[in-house]
Amino acid sequence: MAAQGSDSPVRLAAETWESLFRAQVAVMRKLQSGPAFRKLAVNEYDVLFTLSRCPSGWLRLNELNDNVLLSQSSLSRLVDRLEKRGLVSRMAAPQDGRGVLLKLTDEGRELQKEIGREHVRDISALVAPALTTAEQKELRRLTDKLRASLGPLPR
Amino acid sequence: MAAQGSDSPVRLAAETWESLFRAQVAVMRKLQSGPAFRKLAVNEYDVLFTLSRCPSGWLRLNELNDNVLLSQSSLSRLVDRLEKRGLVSRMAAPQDGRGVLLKLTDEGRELQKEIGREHVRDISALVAPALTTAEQKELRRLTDKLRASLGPLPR
DNA sequence: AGGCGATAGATGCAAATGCATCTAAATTGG
DNA sequence: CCAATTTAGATGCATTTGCATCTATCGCCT
Repeated sequence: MAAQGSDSPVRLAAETWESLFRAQVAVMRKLQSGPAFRKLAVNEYDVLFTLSRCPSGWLRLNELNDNVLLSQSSLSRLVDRLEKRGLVSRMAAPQDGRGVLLKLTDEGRELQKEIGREHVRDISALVAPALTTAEQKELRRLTDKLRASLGPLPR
Repeated sequence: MAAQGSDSPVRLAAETWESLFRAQVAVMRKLQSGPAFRKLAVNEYDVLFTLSRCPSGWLRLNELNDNVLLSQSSLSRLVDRLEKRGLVSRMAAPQDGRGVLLKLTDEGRELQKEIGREHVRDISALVAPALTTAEQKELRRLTDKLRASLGPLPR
């Protein structure tokens, strides 16, 4: 059996992932500590954001779960909290008696926009000085491609 | 004030970050669900991994904290758990009476290697089919560059 | 030297998370 | 058409996490 040299495909993939992961940790650390997330945790904001991007306005809980790094039960309770704060509302899914649809309330939409504006500024302040426009586009292309190739996520 | 068009630098940076973040979530979801992390949570493994990469074998707790997306107190307790399981050992820092140095125990090193082997295979199975070798190198370059430009992380 | 703000890490406590499990509804197979 | 399996989401409970705070030590400045 051949030893894994320092240029093996396996090692390259591992180093690529590690670099991606560390960059994500570092950027997230900066973002979390900013003033944008005083009112809402990042995961909570992320749910509002995803709902705001949803064309129909309504989103199934299980679809939401693909975007967020949370277990099903944790997402369920996170949504409980958002609902109690009046930021989202639940509705039984029309075609599937098991399902639950979510949408932003007006207040939730307001808060998402408010935090979102600041969040986007924070991101830009971190990313724009780091990478040229062309590099950002290439990074986006590569991470899109990576994600697209993964197929359905495990539940 | 000009409206933010769909090609504004601010928007590009935000979309780049979102793509990076979603890719990280998706890959992490797959990795977490695999059998490699039955014995140890990802954050716990990450601590063992970082220690295994440390040239001197000893690492300060606060340096470790830069690698992991955890608060200082959570890391302190995570290390408690690892220590109770016999995977790492603490030592007072020689030059700094406030500091704590960490190293892997033999058992910790074994477990890191065992999980690490499987983890690297899992990563490779996800990343290698998604991106060419050149693309992986470019992605690694870009995420390295991004991270390098961020400067010291907030505590 | 002596005081003083800053830093490293630990700890009490409330909140968030995940696992296992539960209920209900949909789907499948005979 | 009904039983068995699967799927969506909620919930009990133990674990993990973060915030605030505490102690101890360090570095600095006079």
